[in-house]
This record gives sequence, C-alpha cells and structure tokens, in this order.
Amino acid sequence: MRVKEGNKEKDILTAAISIFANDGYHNAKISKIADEAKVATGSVYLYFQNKEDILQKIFEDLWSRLYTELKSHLSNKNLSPAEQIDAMIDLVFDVFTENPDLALVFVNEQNHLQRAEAIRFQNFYEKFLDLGETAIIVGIGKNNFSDNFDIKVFRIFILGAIRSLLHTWANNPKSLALNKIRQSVKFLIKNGIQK
Amino acid sequence: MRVKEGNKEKDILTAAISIFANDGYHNAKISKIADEAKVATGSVYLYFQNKEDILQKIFEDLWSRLYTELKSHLSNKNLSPAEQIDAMIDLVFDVFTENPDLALVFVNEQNHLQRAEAIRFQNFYEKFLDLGETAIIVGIGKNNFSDNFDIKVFRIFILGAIRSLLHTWANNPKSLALNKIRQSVKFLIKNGIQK
Amino acid sequence: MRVKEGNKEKDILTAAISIFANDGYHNAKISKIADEAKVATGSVYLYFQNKEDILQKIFEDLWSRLYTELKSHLSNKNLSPAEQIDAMIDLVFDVFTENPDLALVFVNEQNHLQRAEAIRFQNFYEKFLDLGETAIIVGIGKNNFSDNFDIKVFRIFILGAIRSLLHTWANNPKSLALNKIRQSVKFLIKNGIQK
Amino acid sequence: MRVKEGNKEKDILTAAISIFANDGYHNAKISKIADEAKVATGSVYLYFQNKEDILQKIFEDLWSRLYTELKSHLSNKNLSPAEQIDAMIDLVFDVFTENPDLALVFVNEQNHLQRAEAIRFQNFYEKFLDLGETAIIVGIGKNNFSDNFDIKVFRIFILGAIRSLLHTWANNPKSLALNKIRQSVKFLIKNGIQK
DNA sequence: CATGAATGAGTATTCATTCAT
DNA sequence: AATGAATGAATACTCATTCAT
Repeated sequence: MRVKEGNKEKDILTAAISIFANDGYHNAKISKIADEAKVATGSVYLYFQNKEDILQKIFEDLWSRLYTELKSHLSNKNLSPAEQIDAMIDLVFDVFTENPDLALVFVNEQNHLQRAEAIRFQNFYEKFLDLGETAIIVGIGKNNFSDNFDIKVFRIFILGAIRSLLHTWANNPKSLALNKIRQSVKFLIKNGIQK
Repeated sequence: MRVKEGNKEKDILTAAISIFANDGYHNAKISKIADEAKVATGSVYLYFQNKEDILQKIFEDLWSRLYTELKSHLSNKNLSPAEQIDAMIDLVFDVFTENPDLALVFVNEQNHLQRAEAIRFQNFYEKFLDLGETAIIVGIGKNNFSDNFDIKVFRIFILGAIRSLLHTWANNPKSLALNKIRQSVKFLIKNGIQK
Repeated sequence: MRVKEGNKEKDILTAAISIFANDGYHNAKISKIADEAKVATGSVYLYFQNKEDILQKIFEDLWSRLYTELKSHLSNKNLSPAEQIDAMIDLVFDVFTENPDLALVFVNEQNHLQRAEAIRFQNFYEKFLDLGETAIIVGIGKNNFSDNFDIKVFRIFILGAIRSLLHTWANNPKSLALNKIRQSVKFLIKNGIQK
Repeated sequence: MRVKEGNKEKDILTAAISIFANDGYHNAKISKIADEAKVATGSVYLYFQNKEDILQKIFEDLWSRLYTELKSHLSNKNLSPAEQIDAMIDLVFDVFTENPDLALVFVNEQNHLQRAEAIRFQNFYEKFLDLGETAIIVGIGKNNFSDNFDIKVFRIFILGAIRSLLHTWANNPKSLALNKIRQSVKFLIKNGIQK
C-alpha cells in the first residue's frame, strides 16, 4: 500500500519560514516557497487559503507552542516569581535559537500581521503574556517586585526588547553572542522590576 | 518659468508618512501619496528617485532630528548619567507623541529598511545611540550603574522596548496612556541598570 | 494539471508579426498582441522574456528559415552562379510574398534590432549571405562576373535594394506588381555584376 | 542693442540629429535634445510643434538640399545620362559623408516616418527621384540603357541599396571604406542598367 | 490529492507636453 | 521669447490565485 510520505503542510510551512525570513513577506513568492517545499505551486492552496494564511499559521504555531511549553514548565515546579520570569525568557530564547529563520519572521512580520483582519494567534499570545503577568503580580504581592511600573506596559516592554535583540542576532549571529544577550536581558529585567 | 510654490517636497513627505502609517509601505500607492500631497503623480519623481527613496528620507530626517536635538540638549546642561537617560527617553517620546503616524512608520518599516542596500540614516542612528552609550559608561565609571549587562545589548534592548510600546500606543492611543508608558519605561530602565 | 493546448507560442508570434507590422514595434502593446493571440496578457511572459524577445524570435525564425531553405535548394541541384543568385532572390521574394506582414516587420525593425545587445539571428543571417557570396566568387572565378565591385559591398547592396522594394510593396501592394519587381531586380543584379 | 545670438532652431535640429542617431527616435528624449542644444526643454516647443515635427523637419531639410543641389549641378553642365547618374550618387555620398549622424537618422527613421500622416518631405523626395528618372529615360531613348527593368522599381532599388550601405558604414565607418562603397555602387548601377 | 499552465488585475515609473512666471 | 517645474496619461511586467487535467 502507498504510505503517505512526508507531510506537505509541514514542508510548506518550513519552506515559507525560510523564504519569508530571507526575502520578507511581501517579496516572498508562492512559487519559490513551493519549489523549496518540493511541491507544485497549486498544492500550496490545498493546505492554505492564501499567502497570508501561511503567515498566520506560522505565528499560530509559534505562540501555541510558546504558551503550551511555558504552561507545562511552570505547572510542575514550584518556582519563585523571579524564576518564572527567567523561565519565560529562557523559553523564548531557546525557541528562536533553534530556528533563527523563525526569529526573523517573528520580528519582521508580527507588526504587519497585527493590522490584518483576523489575528488567529492572538489567543495564545495573550495567554502566554498572562502567565508572565501573573508571576509579576504575585511578585509584587510578596513585596519582591516594585509597583512603580504598569504591568501592561511591562508586557510590551520586555517583549519588544527581546524581539529587537533577536532581530539583531538573527540578522548577524556573530555580532552578539546569544548567551551574553540572554544574561544581560535577565539582569536588566529582574533588576528593573525588583523593589 | 513656473516657479516652485510652497514646499512640495515637504508636502510629499508628510503625505507619505500618513499613507505609509495607514496602509503600510508595501501597500502604499504613489498615486495616493501624490493625491494626499495635492501634487501630480509624476511630481513625486521630481523630488524623489523612487518609492524607497521617500522612506529613506523619512528615516534620515527622523534620526537626524533625534540626534541633533539630543546633542544640543545634553551639551548645554550638566546632567547626571541618569538624567541623560531620562532626556533620551523623553526626546523619543516627545517626537513620536507629536506625530503618531511617524511612530507607526518608524516601528513598522525600520526593519524593512535595514535590509535595503543603502541605509542612509545609519549614520545619525549610530551617533544617537553612541550618546546614550557614553552616558551609560560614565554612570558605570561613577559606580552608579551596574556592569552586569552588556552595553551593546542594552542599546538594542531599550530601543526595542520603546519601539514596541510606541507601536501599541500609535495603533490604539486609548489603550495605554502615554505618560504612564513614559513613567514606567523610565523606572524600568533606570532601576534595571542601577547598581 | 492544465495541459498546453494548441501552440500558444506560435499564436503569439503570429499575432506579434501582425501587430508589429501595423503599429510598429514601439507602438505595439503587449496586451493587444495577447488579445490578437487569444491569450491572457500574462501568458505572453510564459513564452517570451519580454517584448524585445518576441522580436528577436521573429527574426531568428525568419533567417533560420531563409538559410535552411536556400541551403537545401542549392545543395541538390547543380546550378550555375547566375542561377544561384536567381534562387536567392526568388526565395526572399517567395517568403515575403506569402507573408507581407513579416516583410513589413523585416524592413522596419531590423535596423532597430541591430543596435540591440544580443542579436540572436546574426548567425543565420551571416550564413545566408555567405552562400550568396560563394556564388559570386565562383562566378568571378569562371570569368562570368566582373571583379569591378567589392563583394562585401555587394551583399549589403542587394539586400538593401530588395528590402526597400519589399517595404514599398508591403505598404501598398497595388502600387507595384511583385512579379515586375522581381523581374527587374533579377535583371539589374545579374546585369550589374556580369562581365 | 541685444543681438540675437546663435540660431536656436538650427541648434535644436543639430542636437536632434545627434540624439536621434545615437538613441533612435523612440528612445530619444526631448529634454536631452534640449540639453544638447543648450536650450530649455520648453523652448523646443517654440520652434517645433512636437517631437515628430523635429524629425519631419530634418528630412525636409535633407531632401530639399539634395534636390536643390542636384538640380543646380545638372542644369549648368551638359552631362550624359551616365554622368548624371554618377552625379546623383556622388551627391548622396557627399552629403552623408560630411554628416554620418544624419546618415543614421536617414536610414533608421525614414521608414518610420513614411507611415506618419503628413510626409512633408515627400515633395522634394519625389522631385529628386524625378531628376534621376529623367536621366534614365533619356539614356534608354539614346539606346544606352536597357529597357529590361521598370523605372519605378529602379528608383527604389538604388535608393534602398545606398541606404543600406550608408547604414552599415555609419554604424561602423571602419568596416567599409567609403570610396570603395562609392566605386562599387557606381559600377553595379551603371553596369546593371546598361544595354 | 496533485499539478503547473493560464489568468488578468494591479502599479511604479517615464516623458512628451503645458503653462505660470 | 525663454524657462523648467509641473502634469498625468500610458504600459510593460509581476505574481497570487485558479482550474482543467
């Protein structure tokens, strides 16, 4: 019997991440993605509604994974608020370190996507940030963290900072050692919010 | 002969900032920019070489202004390193507060531009960041600031954080009060780097 | 998959000859050629790289055909030099008589093309003329033809004369009877070169 | 008093011949012609109705000059028909030798022009050819020339042959010595028409 | 499911011509 | 007459999407 070989949807997504990272979303050609995925141009439309749908799926997968992994990581252990913050930062760095192209797509195209009609990843994105927010609130309650800053601002603050660093790193991995970035970020964040 | 009336170049730039902010660079049409500037389509090409040239000029003007104003601000007074950091943050917030469209273009398109061939704003951009770097180094020398973080990382860290916040604010000014953002940023930054 | 039906490349070439003949190369619109070929505008670019590529292909086909047919015509028979000259003239007149539009494109656009970068038809064009040159040289050797003229000059002389006549005829077939042109040309050429 | 210096109309025509010769009529830009003529773009339209009007004027001047000079040349002397043919050929070669750019415009653009609405040079062109035709008819009458060819055909035949040779020469003057061309043409023509 | 040839809407850019000065 | 800034119509070419096989 003929076994379904490979996973074309996955192949297309992987190819798209690579092409989007290198050419940017707007300059990326569907035919090039199809070539890279070793699939016919028309086949892309069997798995995705249109070009933007591919990008949406990439972000959906990304935030779903980040949320799920963070949740499972936090739930098992009994971590202090500061340790939870560390865990979040580590997770984000780990995910993007193993896939720099994904980091580039993330930093370059998320803004673009946020003006799109349906933001399907919004759900996981918010839940991911909510986990961090909870850690902060607990930390403030325990009098470990200052209350001199707005938590909604903080969410965006930290994510923007990390995104920008990942962008610089992904574009030129040699310009900044990733472990130095990670260490500095942890210090700046935790020192920044401490009482 | 027909003599230049008004300042068409300025009109086109202003229109372009508005259109780029609302439609995004790639979806922005030259004809729409020309309409908004009350100028014929072809006239755009009297003042700019092509579409990208307009975007380059916007960023060039922006970073040139930020650098020049920061420099003059710092040179006159005798500010402590922490006050200098405050001044930088205030300046960025002030510029974008008075022109939210510019903020949107800044956050959405700077990445796009950095992959372009000639990055004309690079010069002023680097000089602006160098001023901040100097403040940090002096602060560390005076034992006011920690040396637990990498300065190159910090440059990107803070700019990315602010950019992300401005993006959220410019997209929906009501979601976050700007003064709350500004105050929180100042706290997180200064608390983050302090010894 | 959707499979190539008919011969779209041929249809486009035929349409292009007609449109180029009537409107001139520079005024010819790709969309009009596509319409005439009953093909979508974009399809033209599946078969040709750009507008000039179409013209190049027309000339390539033309000279390739002229050379091939002349060669096979000369090789079989045992013709005298004068008869070979006749054969060349007849061939050129026959080809253009059956396709006056092609004659018009030939006379109007060959100069234009000769300033273009890549002249793909050059090869067959030269080989065609070389066959004629050989006939002349043999005729001179046999003391049938005069040596009072330069052969390189003659090549251009005769082709230019014929081109000009075809141009007049193709523009207005009624102004000159083609058989009268053909007869006169043969006389003038052969009388002109004879000893 | 301010004396009109130079002759702008003449300057523009001279510039146009140069630009048309080098870039071809369709690629020639009015602004470039104006630059070359050291005149403002708009000034071109003080002397010519539009771009094509410039080309028309070039040909009008050319054929007017050819006709006038030929006429004065023939009228004074008492030349045999064969000498008259020589005189025509010499005149054409002389005019284009002294201005190769004009030769290029002549050979490249005359066809283009002949499809235009108003062919203002037609008058002188016909009269020039009529002078030659008369010489032929006289020569036939004197039994010097053959009557095995059509005179209308011959007109076009000889002009086309010369045009083609001038084209080759003007594009690459070193490829063919002009005196060799001239000598060969005279031989081929006179030998071709003789009894 | 898969293919890739075919489609045709969409747009940056050019440049002959105009016109206010 | 002269200027050259301003105009805006015009078009080759691209590429996301469709669809006949």
